[in-house]
Amino acid sequence: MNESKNFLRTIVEEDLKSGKCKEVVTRFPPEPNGFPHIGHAKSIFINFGIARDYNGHCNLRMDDTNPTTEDTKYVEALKDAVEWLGYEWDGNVRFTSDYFSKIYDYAIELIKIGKAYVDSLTEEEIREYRGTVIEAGKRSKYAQRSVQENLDLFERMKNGEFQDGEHVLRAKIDMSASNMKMRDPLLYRIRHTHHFRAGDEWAVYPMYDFAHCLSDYIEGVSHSLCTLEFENNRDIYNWVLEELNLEPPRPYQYEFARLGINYTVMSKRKLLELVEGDFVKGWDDPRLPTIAGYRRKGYTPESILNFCDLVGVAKANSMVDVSQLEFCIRDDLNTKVPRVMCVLDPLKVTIANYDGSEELTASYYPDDVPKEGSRVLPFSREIYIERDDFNENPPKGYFRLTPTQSVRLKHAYIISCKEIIKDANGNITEIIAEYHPTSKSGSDTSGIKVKSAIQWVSAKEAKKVEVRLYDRLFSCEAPQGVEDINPDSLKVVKNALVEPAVITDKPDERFQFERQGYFYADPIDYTDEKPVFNKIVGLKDSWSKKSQKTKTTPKQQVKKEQIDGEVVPMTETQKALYDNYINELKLNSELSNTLARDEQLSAFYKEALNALESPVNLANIIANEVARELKEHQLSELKFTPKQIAELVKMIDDATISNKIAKQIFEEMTKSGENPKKIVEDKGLIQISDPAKISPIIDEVIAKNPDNLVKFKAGNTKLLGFFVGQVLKATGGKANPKVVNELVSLRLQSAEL
RNA sequence: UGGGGUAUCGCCAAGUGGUAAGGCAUCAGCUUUUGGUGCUGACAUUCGGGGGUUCGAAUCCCUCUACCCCAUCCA
Repeated sequence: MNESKNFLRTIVEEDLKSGKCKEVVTRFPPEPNGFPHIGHAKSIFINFGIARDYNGHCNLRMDDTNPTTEDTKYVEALKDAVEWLGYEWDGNVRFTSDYFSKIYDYAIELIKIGKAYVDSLTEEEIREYRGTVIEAGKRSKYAQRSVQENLDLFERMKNGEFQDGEHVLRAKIDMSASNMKMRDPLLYRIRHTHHFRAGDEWAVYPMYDFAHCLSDYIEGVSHSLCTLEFENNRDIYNWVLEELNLEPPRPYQYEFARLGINYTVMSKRKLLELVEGDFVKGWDDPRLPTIAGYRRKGYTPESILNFCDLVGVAKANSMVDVSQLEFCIRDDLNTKVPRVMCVLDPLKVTIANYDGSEELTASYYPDDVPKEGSRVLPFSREIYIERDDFNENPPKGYFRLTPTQSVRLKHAYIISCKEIIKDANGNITEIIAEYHPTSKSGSDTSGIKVKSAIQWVSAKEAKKVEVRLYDRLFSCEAPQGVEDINPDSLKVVKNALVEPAVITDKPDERFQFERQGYFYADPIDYTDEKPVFNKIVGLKDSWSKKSQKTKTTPKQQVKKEQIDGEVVPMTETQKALYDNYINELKLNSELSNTLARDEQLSAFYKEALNALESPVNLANIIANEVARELKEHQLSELKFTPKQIAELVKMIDDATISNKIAKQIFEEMTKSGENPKKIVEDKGLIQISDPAKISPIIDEVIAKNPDNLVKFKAGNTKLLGFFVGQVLKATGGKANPKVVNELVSLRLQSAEL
């Protein structure tokens, strides 16, 4: 688990602490209309993870309100995904369709209180009437129907008396709302379609915005966590719950950013296009970011969960680098999986001075993996090595076999090249080598030093297998569609050779093929006659990176240019006010601008000025602090008066308190509306400026932080702020910061290490 | 264009007035019978830009900019 917690967990903790909720209940609510992908995994991780960590529970709910797109096969896939990731949902799988009659009753409730109506506009008219983002919409004439008429019509809609599209049920909210979602959203539509669970019982189906909040409420969900694109829907969510006046507790919605990963696509539509266009071989194609795909490729649930944890949860749209995912799977498999040898592109090597055969014992794990286990490894005169591991004209830094460089056969002997055999075209077909009898692995007395140990298989005992090498599906970071597909995303090696233990022992279905990567026995196509392995992920390969390195173009220092937009001009009155501030009151232009442009602020300022002749300090606190309060609250809601602010500023002017304390007092005033003087008295906040009182505290702070004193002495002058902060903290903020600054500075200069 | 969001290293991401966490990636060095692993070190004088407030600002105020979401009888 990550140490720092994300904003959702912070909210949950606060709600638990404040008693806003007694128990944490979350839910994972997919629509069963597609196969789950790693984005779902993130949501599963968040919802189930939070529930588990805060001793609550998490429901699995199928949001099946649209009968035209949903199917039970997706329900199964979704359940599988949650289980595979290792989570258990509370009770049975829930279905929104189970709540259809309750939701229907709530709709009737809404009609009865005059907050919903049956609209009979056509689809086109509804769209037209909704207006645009800059123009208000207008309400349908049907909104005036009586409660009785609405009730009657809605019941007949339910009974199937009307055709699809003839009527809809809408919430009566506000056709000119700036949030488009609030312009009388649709609650119910008519659908004469067979529902995969509810059958033909219903002719009307609730829309997401009506069904979701109520389903959450019915299940007792406390925190309804969803992705960012539902931010605008939160208003309806709250509206429905509030209008219905439901018995508490009620759920609250919070949004987080979707997961994006580069070199792949995540949208249902694009995934479907890949599958239906035969660009991949089904939903579980190992190149897809679907749960089924990762699973078939050989990813472990642990690695995916760990990935979800590492990328974190926030509200910024982001695109995570695939290398982060790849790191997670390597990291997981490294300590779990046995190492074996496989040769993908075999090159025959005949060891001229070796006769007969022998059986070597080879550990399955390297020394740094704390696991036991070994297998028998046959060795003989004829072996195969990787074609890449021999080079007649090696580049600089090449560690493997060359005409003049020996190499170790992993777990066996050191060999040297004696002769290269080529065909008519000049291609190398065989190497004649010599082995060094005293160099046997584990009992090497030869004294020969080699730079590398390579994998190999004995020709007679090796088994032929198919290996599928997967690369990223797309060749660009942010693929738009099939035109960006990487043509080499799948390479099938039909005649790879593995050592016999891979087939006969099967200590695990995942292996590391030494020096190549992690591989997984394909769960579908693997048979004893024709073994098939999928490449899960390659090992980190710093050699190929180094040898292929092209000259990196030096990064251009891009200077950020300042782009100024057009500023809205001031009105006559504002301009007059501004001039007055600048010329008469001697405020700076920034302050004048802020105050002059805001009517409430300038009025507030004027009144405060009547109480105290301190234009600059008043302006500062009003334009900065009061402005903040005014952003969040109405003027009438403020608990403090201009006169009180004047009083506060007066204390700053005569140095009774520091600016720092003033902010603290202001904070208090916004909450209690108490008089500033009284707050100062009650809390004893009078400023300490006497060096005799401050000095001992400074000494103490310095004594407590010897490390930082050393750093400061070494030239880290930023630490001055640290020491000042500590001293201020020790005095409860009461020390005069200017005095503290001077004193600390002096003291630090003269301090002995 | 109205509304709602977001902006901290190449990629994620902590941090909400007092020393710019961490991970991935990258680059060095050591270890290594995997060019793997492990270990060590380097990597943001600065937080989208510009101003202001403050002894002190990533954090408070003003302003500008860029990107995302909303006008499905989808979810």
